[in-house]
Amino acid sequence: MGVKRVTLADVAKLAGLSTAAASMILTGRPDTRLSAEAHAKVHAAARELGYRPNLAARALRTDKTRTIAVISDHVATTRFASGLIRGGLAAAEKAKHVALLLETGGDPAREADAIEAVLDRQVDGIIFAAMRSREVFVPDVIIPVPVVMLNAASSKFPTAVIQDEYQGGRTAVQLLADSGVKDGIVLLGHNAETEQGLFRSDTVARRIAGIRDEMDSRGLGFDAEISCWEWEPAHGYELVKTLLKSMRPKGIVCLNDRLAFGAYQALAEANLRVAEDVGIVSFDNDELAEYLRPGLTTIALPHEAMGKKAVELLLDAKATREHVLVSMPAIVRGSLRGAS
Amino acid sequence: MGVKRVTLADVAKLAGLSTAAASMILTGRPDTRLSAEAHAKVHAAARELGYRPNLAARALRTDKTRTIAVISDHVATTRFASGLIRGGLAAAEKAKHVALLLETGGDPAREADAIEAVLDRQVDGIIFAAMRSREVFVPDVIIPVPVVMLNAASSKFPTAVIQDEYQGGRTAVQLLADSGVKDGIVLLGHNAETEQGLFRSDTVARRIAGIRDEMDSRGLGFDAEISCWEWEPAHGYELVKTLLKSMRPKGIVCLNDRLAFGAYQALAEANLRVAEDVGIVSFDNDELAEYLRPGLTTIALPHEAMGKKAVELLLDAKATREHVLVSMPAIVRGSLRGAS
DNA sequence: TCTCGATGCTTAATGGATTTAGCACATGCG
DNA sequence: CGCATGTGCTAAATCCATTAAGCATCGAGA
Repeated sequence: MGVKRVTLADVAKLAGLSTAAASMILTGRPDTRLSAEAHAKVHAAARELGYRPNLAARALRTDKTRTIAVISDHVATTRFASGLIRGGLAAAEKAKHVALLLETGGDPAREADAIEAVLDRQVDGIIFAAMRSREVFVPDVIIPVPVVMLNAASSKFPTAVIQDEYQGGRTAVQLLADSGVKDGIVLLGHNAETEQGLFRSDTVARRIAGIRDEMDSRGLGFDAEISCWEWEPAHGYELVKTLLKSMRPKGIVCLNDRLAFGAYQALAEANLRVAEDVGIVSFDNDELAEYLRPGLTTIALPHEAMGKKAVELLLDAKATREHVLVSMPAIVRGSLRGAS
Repeated sequence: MGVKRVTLADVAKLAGLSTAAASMILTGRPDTRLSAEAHAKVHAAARELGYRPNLAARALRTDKTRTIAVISDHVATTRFASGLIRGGLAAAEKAKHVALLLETGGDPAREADAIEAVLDRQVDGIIFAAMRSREVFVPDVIIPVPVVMLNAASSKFPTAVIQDEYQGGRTAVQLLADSGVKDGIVLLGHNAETEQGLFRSDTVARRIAGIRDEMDSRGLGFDAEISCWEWEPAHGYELVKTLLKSMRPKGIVCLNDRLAFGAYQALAEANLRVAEDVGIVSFDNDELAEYLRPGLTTIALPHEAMGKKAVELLLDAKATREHVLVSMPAIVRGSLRGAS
């Protein structure tokens, strides 16, 4: 507590120069006419005193804080969320920035408060991250700093980072088909409303579009399409259990890993083996996917890559002002025949 | 971009008073002799102009930023981590603070950098959160602000928030015994070194101490104790599979939910029913626990409560300077007989 | 009438850095 | 020699709010 900070004035005094000179040297200004000797003296003095600039003072003059804000609707719910954050933090650290993290729960009032709170702290940019992509931020506040949308879109802020669901959808079908499944294919989790973008995010609509286009281009079709609103293991379990009464599928495209988990349980009860009897491919690369036996082949959400990209766009003034699609990698495990 | 901020001077001018008066009124100083009329005029002016104080300027004078830092070794790995963060963010928000989140990967160099980065930004306090409790921070830097350790302990910083593993251990055994299991009890995941605090965190040692004390006090004993280093589903599966060759357990205390998940799989293969044939109780309340069928009864890590507590301690100047134990709630599901 | 104390407010210093304008000196050129 | 130009550096303003110190004014008491 008691130790007073070393100021620029202290450094300047030790170096025998003015604070102006010290400032210019330490901030590394290019066009300066200060001598090499002055540079050396200032740097030596700064090192000797362990000088650290007071960023509040600097911010007051420059309006730059080397701090960004990540305003997210949900932080804790999914691994996806923490992946985004982790990727973002890493990219920020690389750029010598630091990030404020705020959670709003999707509540517009808290969103507005969050925006004010971070603007008060003069952040250099804001990332709005949404876990449910459909939710749109409608902040009336004028935001005088760059904004990047992460896993969300907004007409007001054109720069956005989203995963390439369309390509992911195509890849999923590709993997299933390449594993030898040509018929008896079931789509699990599709929802009519979904494709119209009414309820869930339209990211899911794009995922399904990719799935359908790849099916079509291979001359394949679904023998059944099972809709459901919620995508939890229990739903996957019930729906597949019901399905098995009327048909014997050879392949299942699950719209997320939790549904797939439920499907595994239902198949096991019916003494059907995953991979050998029924190939399964899914989406998200949830933590679950690795634990299942056999391991679940899934199209991963590239969370860290997205977080990283968002920060890079935010900090790069001349970056594109458009949507950036991050590709979704396939994580191949044992739930398809012929895979390891 | 172009809009210049409203300053206190603008407010003062509109109110027809000095900035000093405006400042005193807006910060709500108690001992002021300013008239009620002045108060009204300043508040009206501030509202009319949409005045927001420049926190950088304020910080320069007061050394208070209403910003805290959470420096964590791992952010993305576990739900536990995000729970801590979420709880912390919520508490910070309530206290009108905002939090910087930094991740160090447990690397001392990055830790040191992180500390400098947040001290430069004049944070009001720092929380060091560790996901692997054993890891100790050894920052040589003098930290002139309050520090709270979260899920970790340090001789240098006495204030710490940790979960009450001992009580949790006792509760687990209590639930198992109350469900009617009196013998054939197996401990899964215990590790000799663990209890000496050599490898894993000593939080686990406390957990085991609680388990043993509760067993003893009920006159119970373990028929088998299965050690293993890693606590992933695959290990639980293999170990229980092996165990079943030599005995038929009636109850299993798993040291975490992933082991329990593996145990479920091995029991299912042996046509043993969880709850009816074998009662299972576990720790962590992992996401998995809810998905399993029957649901896994587990002693939860009170992550959000811990994060919340840590922030409260940090911001309360006259708070205790000791360890605070947060109790671990039991989440009762179907894996024990007689439970729902 | 004069002094004293309260009342209501202002002036000016302050925090620590950045940055514009410009000073003092040296050198080059005619 | 005188003037323009260049070189190396400094003085002082500035960012914006907080806050100690102090200035008028007024009423009351001596």
